[in-house]
Amino acid sequence: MSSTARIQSVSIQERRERERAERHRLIVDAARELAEAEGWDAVTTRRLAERVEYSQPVLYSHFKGKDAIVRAVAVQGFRDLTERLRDARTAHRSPEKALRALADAYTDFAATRPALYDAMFVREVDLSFGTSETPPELRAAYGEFLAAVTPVAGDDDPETLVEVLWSALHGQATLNRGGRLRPDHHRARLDLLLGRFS
Amino acid sequence: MSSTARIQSVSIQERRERERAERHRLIVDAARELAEAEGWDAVTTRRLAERVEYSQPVLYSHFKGKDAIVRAVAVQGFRDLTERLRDARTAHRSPEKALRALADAYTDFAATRPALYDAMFVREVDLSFGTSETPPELRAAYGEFLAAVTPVAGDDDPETLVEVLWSALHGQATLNRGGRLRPDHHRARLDLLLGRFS
DNA sequence: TCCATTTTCTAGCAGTGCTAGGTACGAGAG
DNA sequence: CTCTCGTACCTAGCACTGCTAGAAAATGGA
Repeated sequence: MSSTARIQSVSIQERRERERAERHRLIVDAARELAEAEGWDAVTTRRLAERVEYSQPVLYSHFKGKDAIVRAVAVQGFRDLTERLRDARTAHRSPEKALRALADAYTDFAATRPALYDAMFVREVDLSFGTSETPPELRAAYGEFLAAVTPVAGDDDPETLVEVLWSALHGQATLNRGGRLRPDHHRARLDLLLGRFS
Repeated sequence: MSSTARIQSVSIQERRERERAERHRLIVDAARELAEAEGWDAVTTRRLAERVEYSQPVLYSHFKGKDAIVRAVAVQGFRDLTERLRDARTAHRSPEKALRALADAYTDFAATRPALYDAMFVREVDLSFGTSETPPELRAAYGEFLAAVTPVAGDDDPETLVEVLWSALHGQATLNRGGRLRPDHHRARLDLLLGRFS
């Protein structure tokens, strides 16, 4: 009996952990959806708790605080971004076209999902890139950039070139929102930038 | 007597307006200093009021809300930035060196005064650039960029080139903070970027 | 000295992130 | 089937935020 009880115990524990992981995902998804629908200001712990149909303290049994939730959304966003960058890059054989497709995919991602992009690049600060604790999702996105940039690097250091191009795209993406760049010249800016790097 | 009274009235009104303008400036300066010392999270209406030695509602007799104060700090920041850009640009005769000096001044400004830079480019959204309500301070900063970029534009449209280079510098400045770029490669990134635009 | 107006402050509202306390539920033992 | 007991959960509340209505005080003019 005791052995049966123990086996049952384990399976119960497994079920609980499964339910926990499920609810974890539910919270992150709800936060992302709420942010994308109404902006991050609308993502309060109360509204989030209401949305997942639990009380506020449940959030704190999964995440250390609100920032940790935003961070989880950001990491999820990096998975999504990496996928899009890879699809764009591998769809072309010519290095120039592949790089252009990657740039288009990047700025398109930032433009169509501004709240998610903010979580990834504007809001959070404790998601560093170059250190040993950098999440693999960030490394993967960097890897896509590196793969697209290396063929056109020429004499330049590919890693530095990645940083330069990524920054340039990031700058265009963020300044474009907020009305700081002429909206109808988006293509012209990408043409001009990439024309100098191909 | 009534004429004397009226003259006095006017001078009193002028004194009051002078005092009001003085206090306006005091609030903006206090907000900027507090933000630069402890970050924008520390800039609460209560702390700000305490710092200028008035009660909270006084802030709202000068500004519509906290956002308006941040906005005023940003506009003041644009005056400062413009001055630095002009000094850097006009210190060199060669267009290439002038552009490089401008880029150095820009990234240096962003790095040494991150809170002010945030108010100007990251926090606020209702400071648009290309419209008719664009504050003259923003136009002036843009003008410095245009003056530095035009000589090296070649066949490219100077205005588009300004947007591309400004975005590239903005991207490097913002990603550099937050540890998303290798700190010791700052010069290499600027070299690589400007090498393609000279 | 008194009045009127303008300026300033006190007190409070609704909302925020977060947490301590008690409550209810469900698994295992008898 | 009932009784513990530990876990999971929620209610209530804290200190704080931006902002505002109404009372209080200061100021200029008769």
